[in-house]
Amino acid sequence: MTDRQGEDAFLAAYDPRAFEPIAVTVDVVALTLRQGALHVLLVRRGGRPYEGAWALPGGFVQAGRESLDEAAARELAEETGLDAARGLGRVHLEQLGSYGRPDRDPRMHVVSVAYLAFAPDLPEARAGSDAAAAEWVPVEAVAPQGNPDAATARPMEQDRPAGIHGGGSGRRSGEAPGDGAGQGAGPDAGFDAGRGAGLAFDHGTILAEGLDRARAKIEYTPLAAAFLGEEFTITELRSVYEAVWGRTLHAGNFHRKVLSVPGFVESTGTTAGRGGSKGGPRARLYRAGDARLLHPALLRPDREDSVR
Amino acid sequence: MTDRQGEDAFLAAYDPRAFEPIAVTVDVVALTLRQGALHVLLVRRGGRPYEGAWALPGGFVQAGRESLDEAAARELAEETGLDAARGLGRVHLEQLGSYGRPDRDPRMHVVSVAYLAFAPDLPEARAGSDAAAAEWVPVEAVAPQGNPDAATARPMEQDRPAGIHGGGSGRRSGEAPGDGAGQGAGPDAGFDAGRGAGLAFDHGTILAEGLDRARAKIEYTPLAAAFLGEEFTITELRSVYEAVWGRTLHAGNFHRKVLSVPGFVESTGTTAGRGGSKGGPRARLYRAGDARLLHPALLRPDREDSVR
DNA sequence: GAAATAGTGTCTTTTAGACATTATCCG
DNA sequence: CGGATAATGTCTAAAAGACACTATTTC
Repeated sequence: MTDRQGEDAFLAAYDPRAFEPIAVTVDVVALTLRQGALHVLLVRRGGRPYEGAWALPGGFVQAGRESLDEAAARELAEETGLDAARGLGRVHLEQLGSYGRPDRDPRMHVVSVAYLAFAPDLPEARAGSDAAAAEWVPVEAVAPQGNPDAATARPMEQDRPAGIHGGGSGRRSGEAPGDGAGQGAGPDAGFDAGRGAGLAFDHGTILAEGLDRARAKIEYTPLAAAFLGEEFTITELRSVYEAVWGRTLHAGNFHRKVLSVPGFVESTGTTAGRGGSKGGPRARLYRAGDARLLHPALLRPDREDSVR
Repeated sequence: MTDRQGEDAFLAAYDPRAFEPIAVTVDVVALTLRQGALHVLLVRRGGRPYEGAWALPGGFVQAGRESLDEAAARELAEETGLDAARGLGRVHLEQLGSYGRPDRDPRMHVVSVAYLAFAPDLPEARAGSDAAAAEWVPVEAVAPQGNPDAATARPMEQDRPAGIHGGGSGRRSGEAPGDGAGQGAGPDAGFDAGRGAGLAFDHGTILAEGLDRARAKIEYTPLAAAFLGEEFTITELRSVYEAVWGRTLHAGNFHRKVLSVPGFVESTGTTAGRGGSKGGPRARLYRAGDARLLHPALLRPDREDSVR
């Protein structure tokens, strides 16, 4: 590309500390299902700032030593107590977005790269190094269902430069308007006073966007199965959708739909050990198929025309 | 949250340079339509590293002074020669994803936050401060159509920690397998030798993901109109889809479909000054409607079952 | 007038969803 | 046995897609 001699000399003379620094962190929105309800992993901060406040698990990226994905996996492992051998192998981890308002951390300019994780039911969390506690918290207790703003478009992270349109992230479909308490804070507010209030930094906003992404993602990917064990029944799979979407689904239609989408699930040929606690036949067991995208997708019900 | 006294003292004593630094940049995948073909804005690097190579426009985030969105808008404005007054107001800008492999920049650990922009046909680009040239380049010349890997799932940015699944980004639907030349480099390759080969850093990968996102996004949002002027005909809108998707669409069905989606376009009541260059009636003019999501979406044709 | 294009009509196939029905299992 | 649940069947409505057709304009 260019002369190697000059390039090497240039690199040797390069001073990485010559500019004003920005710190880079990763934060993880880790979701799981416990007793049929969606839970998110939160930590109680052991250090400043926001000491004692609840926050998403996360931490600084180790410069020169790890990628963003690696940092996110490391932070998640630290708080869940899992390693590659025990269960972490079934966790789905993907990047959610980055947040970089200069004032989002009082210490200095910190850019946070947020990740979204889907985990099967895990043992109790354990606090990592710099957290006072780690806990799976029911999502309903932190982020009441529904967020009219984030539903249609990802709010820009600050006042927009005049005239530039805000852009949505990867959302596909509308979210029914909810009864959430957070209408007051629009995209330009410094901190979302409604959803996720009480979380440190802008983690309330990050959590809300993670939930939106999760709800959208299970529509067109088979990732709902990431919340379950290796083998599962169609009814268990439906319970994932009902927990994440906060809606009950028609059992019969859901069943037929899931089986009709190629590659979504494949039969194990076996059935559950026993029927439901209140009776009923033994359900057949399935495992995740090889599809990475669902065709056709499972559309969320109740999409309203008002969501445009 | 905690005592203000101690908090202030803590902040005063905080040393932002106490850790090894990571630099943060923004890079923009700016797309436009010129003569019916999709073009991407590229710059020829004026400085090291990769001096003389083509790259995405971008630059360092100004620590403490701007957010990520602001930095992206600033970089885009510098290379397009537009400001808020002249045309930049019609540009759509959204965050694409972040890239942070420790070795992606030879100088030091640099995390890049990528943005995606949709612009109407703009005047010739002009080189910004540290670029030798800026140019709108036909996408077909840089990233041959189709990328079997990125189509189904966003490749993780490096070797995955054992057992952790790679996650897709916001894609909704499959991309037909193309005849692109880049099959050799899988998700774990250090540099995608096929698509975007020749671009500096990992910009080839970023461009490929931007294109995938753009192709998916116009399915379920009205953003295709961001490539056109204030008023446009249905045929012009169709030409956007055909250019971005690289497929011809059925004119009649497309027409009826667009008009049937609530909020996609609204009539201006006027018609184009004259018919097509080779005849035909004058087309009616429309402008973008108030929908932010399309219901139902415009599905891409030719999705194949093999894409799972 | 010939050719091309804008816009509409019609028919078929696929899919979603409401609802009903059968079979199986628990207490 | 009675109630609950798994799984399947049936019907309707909506939407996608193929194709035909009319009207309007340019050369």
